[in-house]
Amino acid sequence: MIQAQKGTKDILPEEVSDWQKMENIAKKVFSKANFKEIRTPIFEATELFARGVGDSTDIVNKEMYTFEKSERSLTLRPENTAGVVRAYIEHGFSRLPQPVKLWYKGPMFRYERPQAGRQRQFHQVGVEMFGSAEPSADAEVINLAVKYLNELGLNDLDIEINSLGCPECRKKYREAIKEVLKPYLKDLCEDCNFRYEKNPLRILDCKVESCKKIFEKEEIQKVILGDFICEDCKEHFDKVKEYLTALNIPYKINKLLVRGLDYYNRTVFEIKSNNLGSQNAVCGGGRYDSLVETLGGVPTPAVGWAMGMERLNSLIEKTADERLDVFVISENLAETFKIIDELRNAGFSAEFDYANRKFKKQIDKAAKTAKYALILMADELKSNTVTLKNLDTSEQINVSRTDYLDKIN
RNA sequence: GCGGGUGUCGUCAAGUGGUUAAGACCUCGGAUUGUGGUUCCGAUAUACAUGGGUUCGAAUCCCAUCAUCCGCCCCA
Repeated sequence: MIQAQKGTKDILPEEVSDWQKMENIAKKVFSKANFKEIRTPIFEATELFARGVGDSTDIVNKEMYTFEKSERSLTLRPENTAGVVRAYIEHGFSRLPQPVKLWYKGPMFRYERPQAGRQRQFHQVGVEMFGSAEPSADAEVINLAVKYLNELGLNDLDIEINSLGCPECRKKYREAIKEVLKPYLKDLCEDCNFRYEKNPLRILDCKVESCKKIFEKEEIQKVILGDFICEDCKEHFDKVKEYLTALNIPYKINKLLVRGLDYYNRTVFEIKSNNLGSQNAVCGGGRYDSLVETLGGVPTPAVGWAMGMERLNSLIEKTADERLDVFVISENLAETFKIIDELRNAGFSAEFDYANRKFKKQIDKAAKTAKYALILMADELKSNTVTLKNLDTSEQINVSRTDYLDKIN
């Protein structure tokens, strides 16, 4: 028996309405802010991700689905920012009035060990805003994320923000961390030692108790809490915070929030839920002012975020299955087809018993699946009427074939 | 890549060395043939993940493999 591949899932009929809800609300919320949907290909040149996402990241190093076809190296997209940036450049969006505001949804692929809230094929919905370096763009984008979540009925969320500063600030910060941690390296865990070389900013949110203890030391705390970002970056960050406050968006500053993709600078943020298990981030994003240039476009500041739709899905309230409007009960399939057609053309959902079983079976089925039973047996046919039964109230009326449609609601 | 849990019918689930391997839901049929979702009766199935072992005997013990779940790493 061939099964769905590890880390992939079928979205079953009874789940589809939840996914449509996520998609419809996305469209509604984002278009109100004049964000336009963009759909980019599922696979791209491998190099796009190597350069865009960054080849020091795990995503690029060990999680990409890469394959060769006619001497090209292709990769199933592990995220969509790089693809959207590529499209922005390729179609000369820099000549459009800025900012250019885009949103997307769709499947992404990462080769990882599946666990709660993590699959190999998963779906993201995200927004990207190009061409504005203003802190108002950061705030707008965060605002949209919060709006979207609220519209989905999610209110109990932790919004964390941080500023990584510009490349210069970040370098200073990195050096300072390495400096202060150096004496403790031998006491830190293996992962921390690895991070020390690869991504020192990341080291501080280690979950190993013995490491955490070390980080509590005064001189380390001083570095963590110290302000390494330059005046410009600080001003930018202050503005973002000011706007969020004006928007009534409760946020927490998390100095340890770093994010794993190489392209971020200045504002980064995450939205978390406590109901997700260990993969608790439902949204992550930030500013990426150098990515467009890195990928060969004219220098263009940008900011955006992505949400994991599977994680969203596990948080939202499940929608109940829609009941059928009308179930037609009859012993004459030719007549049934006529009336079914009328019903459907009038906008009602309608079904009947293809096997033309006995009356009792049919009404049984109707009661289980529909709001109305429309009875069209010999008597009705003879008098050119139909019997319409409201299955909730058990009320039953006999109406003429010509105006029964008005009696359904 | 590393660590841990779990694998019995479509679903849930009993069973811990000797059973025809319970039960429930779902599905289907019936309860004197035009009125239901409650009830009653009945039917259906190649269900013990796979392959090895231990044993007179294994769903039950051991090993391996696979799958799945949870955690680490990382991320949405």
